[in-house]
Amino acid sequence: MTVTLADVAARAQVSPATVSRVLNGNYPVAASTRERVLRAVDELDYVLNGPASSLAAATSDLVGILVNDIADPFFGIMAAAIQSEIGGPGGRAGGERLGVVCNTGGSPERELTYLTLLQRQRAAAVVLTGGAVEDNAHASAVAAKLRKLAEAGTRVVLCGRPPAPEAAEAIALTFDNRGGGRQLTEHLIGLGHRRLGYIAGPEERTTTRHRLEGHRAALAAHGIDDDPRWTVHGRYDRRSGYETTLELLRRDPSLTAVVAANDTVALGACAALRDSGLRIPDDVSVAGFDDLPFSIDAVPALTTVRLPLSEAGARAGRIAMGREEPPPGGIATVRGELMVRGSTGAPRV
Amino acid sequence: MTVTLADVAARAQVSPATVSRVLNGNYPVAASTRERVLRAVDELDYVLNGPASSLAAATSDLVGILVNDIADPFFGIMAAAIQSEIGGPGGRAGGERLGVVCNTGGSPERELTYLTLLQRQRAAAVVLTGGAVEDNAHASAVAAKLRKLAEAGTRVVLCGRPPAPEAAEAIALTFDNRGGGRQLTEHLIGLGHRRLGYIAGPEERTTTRHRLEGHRAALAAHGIDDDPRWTVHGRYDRRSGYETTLELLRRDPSLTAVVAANDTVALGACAALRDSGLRIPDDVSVAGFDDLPFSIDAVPALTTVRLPLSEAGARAGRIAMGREEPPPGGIATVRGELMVRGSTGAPRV
DNA sequence: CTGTTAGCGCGTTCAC
DNA sequence: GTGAACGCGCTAACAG
Repeated sequence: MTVTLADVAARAQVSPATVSRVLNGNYPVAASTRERVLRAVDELDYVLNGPASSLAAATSDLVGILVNDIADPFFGIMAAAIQSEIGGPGGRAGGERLGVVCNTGGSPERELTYLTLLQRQRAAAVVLTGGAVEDNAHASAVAAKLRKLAEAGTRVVLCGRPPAPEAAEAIALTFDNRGGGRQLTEHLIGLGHRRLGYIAGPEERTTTRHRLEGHRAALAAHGIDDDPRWTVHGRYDRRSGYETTLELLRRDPSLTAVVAANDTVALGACAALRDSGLRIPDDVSVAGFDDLPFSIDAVPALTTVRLPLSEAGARAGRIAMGREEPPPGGIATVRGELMVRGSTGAPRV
Repeated sequence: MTVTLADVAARAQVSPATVSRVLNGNYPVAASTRERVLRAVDELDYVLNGPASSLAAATSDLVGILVNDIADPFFGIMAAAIQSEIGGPGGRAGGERLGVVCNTGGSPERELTYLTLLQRQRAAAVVLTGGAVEDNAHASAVAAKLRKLAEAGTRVVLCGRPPAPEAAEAIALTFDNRGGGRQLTEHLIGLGHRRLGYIAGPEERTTTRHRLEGHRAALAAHGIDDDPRWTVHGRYDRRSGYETTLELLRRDPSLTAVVAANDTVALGACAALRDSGLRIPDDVSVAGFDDLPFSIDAVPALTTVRLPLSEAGARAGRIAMGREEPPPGGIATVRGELMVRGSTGAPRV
């Protein structure tokens, strides 16, 4: 049979309450007693019963991390950073918290399902990463969920996601996608480009919209034409980048630059251009977003906007653990940094 | 205050037990009653208390997925596939299980910690992915943990990991790293290569050892020299691939091929070769392993061994859920497939 | 098909 | 500094 706290108590010749106290370390216990208890724990190979403990304490050691696509390093890097701040001491019972990542696959339903599941588990905290779907019904549903979670004592942190106006309890670390997008396009404009293709991400997503808005703001600021044919939407993957680039070239072969929604898409774009016999950046410049590790290895290396994914994730993790003060007002904007590399150059004349 | 099952029962004018039954769906309940209960659940916005439920039932809906590096698509892809099979119906209470991925970062201690945490939570199942560390002490510790978990009713599945002899309860879906490594090197030998550099993964890891053994078996089978200078160990990342390739070139500039431990490392190798003024494959051929999505986009496209990560992950997920029969003997070997692409060719003469 | 009765294993008041 | 007693919210036998 499975060993319980009572067994440990019997072996250590103390009461169950005492065992509980040394395990949780939240109460003064005589050193000798503590040692005796720990020895018993060790000898019996006792493992605390999480559910029982959570039930009695009305809170658990679980911390949920929601990501849109776990196979995408963008999320993997953030998730790793968040989890690394959660694993450490700080929780109840031995000081170990269980940071777990949940893959929504970008689906609003799964996002809600996971939130409900975490709510059911009485999670200590929840971190939502990446862009949100811009559907009003869904946004309200999520906001309502977040409010309930917060009410129940679950800390809610958004990382790389815009603040949720309807759920003000949620701390938000937002990426400045708009500013980054603008910087990037201004860089290209500065090089002399006037005919810029733009591969946007999936519609109805905040990240997509903000990056695109930044791009357009740059164009507008310089009085540059924004031909609707030059913008096309796709998924955040390489194949989509490949296909949409071919589409852009079909629509207007005279484009001199292609700006992609993210680095992965940009790589697909590069492949499509090469396969079309175009040189980068001599014939067409290409730019990405995020500065994922592989971007510097592309040939030529990718001009992009670096987002401090690890730093932001770590900070979100610490806030979720209550180890760092939330930013004033509950909202902080994290800026990107333009990384100019070989994939962009002056347009051909 | 938080709504409890009793509140729902009162509102629906039934007993708590009945509510529990409709929620778990494991017991016959009259349609009209069920509907009344569900309505009450909805009206009260009731969410089951997971810990309480797990305590009473002595099992939880949690399924843990352990990965070595969540930022590496190799693991991301497997984790996504596993999780997708877990999310669906099949669990208790509404049929939803909570599939969660835990990032060990390749650290044996964290691996054990996570296993303990999952044990504490009375997880329904645990899936361990990727290679294991080959340290005897650690291996025994993990095996002991797995045995305990299995005893407590947790299903244990290894995915892309060799069987654990000391924990025979664990179902294993193993990748044929040895066979894949051998095929790959034989392909190069067939092209005429006789001086082959090999960038192995971190020492003391099963994956590293098996792939290297396959490589050496191919060399031996063809009576080819295996100069110790031609093998070097590194991490499973791109930077390591870059640096170790430079090291290989330093040791012997006459190498005509470089075989990398995985695709990521191979990309680093390609960059190092290019930066050294060598053409691929004209001067040096390069091969990887895994066939991650980006490999086909490298220039030239990478010759590699495709591992069916998604399929294997999905299968592991189904087995963990008890929805698919484990393989006979509890062990199945998953083979890789050689993908010949542009990065390998005949050696220069 | 449904209600009643006991715990599940632990945290937390209280006393001592 | 330590023990005793109670209850967290739910499920699992039993009855009926």
